[in-house]
Amino acid sequence: MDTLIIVLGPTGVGKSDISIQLAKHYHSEIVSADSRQFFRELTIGTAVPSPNDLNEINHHFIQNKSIHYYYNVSEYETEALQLIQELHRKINPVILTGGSMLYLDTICNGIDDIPTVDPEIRDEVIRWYEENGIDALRQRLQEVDPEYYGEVDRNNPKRMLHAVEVCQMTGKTFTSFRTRTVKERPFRIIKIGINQDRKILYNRINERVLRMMNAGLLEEARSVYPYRNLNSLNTVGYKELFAYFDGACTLEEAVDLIQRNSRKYARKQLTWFRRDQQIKWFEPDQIEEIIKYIDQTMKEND
RNA sequence: GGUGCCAUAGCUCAGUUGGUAGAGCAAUGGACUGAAAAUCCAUGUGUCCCCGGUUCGAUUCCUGGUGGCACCA
Repeated sequence: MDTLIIVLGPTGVGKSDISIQLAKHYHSEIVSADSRQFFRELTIGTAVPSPNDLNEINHHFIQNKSIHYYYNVSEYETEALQLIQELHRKINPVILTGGSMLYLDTICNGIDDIPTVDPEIRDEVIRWYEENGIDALRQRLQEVDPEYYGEVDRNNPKRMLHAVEVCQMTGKTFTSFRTRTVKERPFRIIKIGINQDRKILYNRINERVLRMMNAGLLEEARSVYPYRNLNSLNTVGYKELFAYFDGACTLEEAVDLIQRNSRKYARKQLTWFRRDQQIKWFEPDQIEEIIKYIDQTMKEND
């Protein structure tokens, strides 16, 4: 049976290294599930694999989109799934690596088929919200989809906004698109979680940010500064430097904030992963144990 | 050496007209279906610097000490 090995974990823990070692060991290729490494304009701040690594092992979904392209999870699901199945024709196992929780989840469980919202409708709804505020948004959602209104986090404008957009566009309730079914995948999934002591992880993250600065993150951020309002640039490592360019803080404060927000992101990732009982956790230096576990699992289920 | 100011949560500080205290940040936990590195929610006991005094009661007032800062010598 075909197998997909997923290497996941918090940012900065060393997922890339491990996936490269696994790729070498299994003569495999790596598919990225990192929602920021898709963008070709972003290199330093997203910690894409080094040219050397990219040369040694075939990587997919690394810097294959432009920041100007409005990419989304659903599109990723379609593209990545297709690619994984293509790769499975010649390679087994295939390796998927990344820390973007929703993107990983989409590969494993799928996402409902909800129509993509037209940009005009999105803009219109957002503008309406900015003028009328969150109470009006709540009220509108309650009228248009009372069922979802009952479930949604009513302090979270983004969630409510999206539901309203979909209702507005389709004339149907947002709820009607939510099937709550898990999609079947034609391959077995083995989830390898990488984690380490929180303090060590935080140190690694802090140091990595400093290394990024030395590698020229400031210049990279400046080069995309004109497009700062794109979704793709609402990203740790860039938004903080944009604030510095605006004169809202010192460079030192911005770097400090990048470190802090990266740590927060790591914590959030761990919160998401914690509830997934299928993940088998390892320390970053346990490559032999990981391979043993994978071999065992693959044998057991064949 | 003298004078003044300060000492409260990991950090920056507020406050208690005397009844043992609370914000921001940090930290931690959680939610998560086309913006997801996004967005949103929850969690605050700490010798209120130390010794003594006044008081029914002191983190708060008073004496002394220690440490820090500023100014004067």
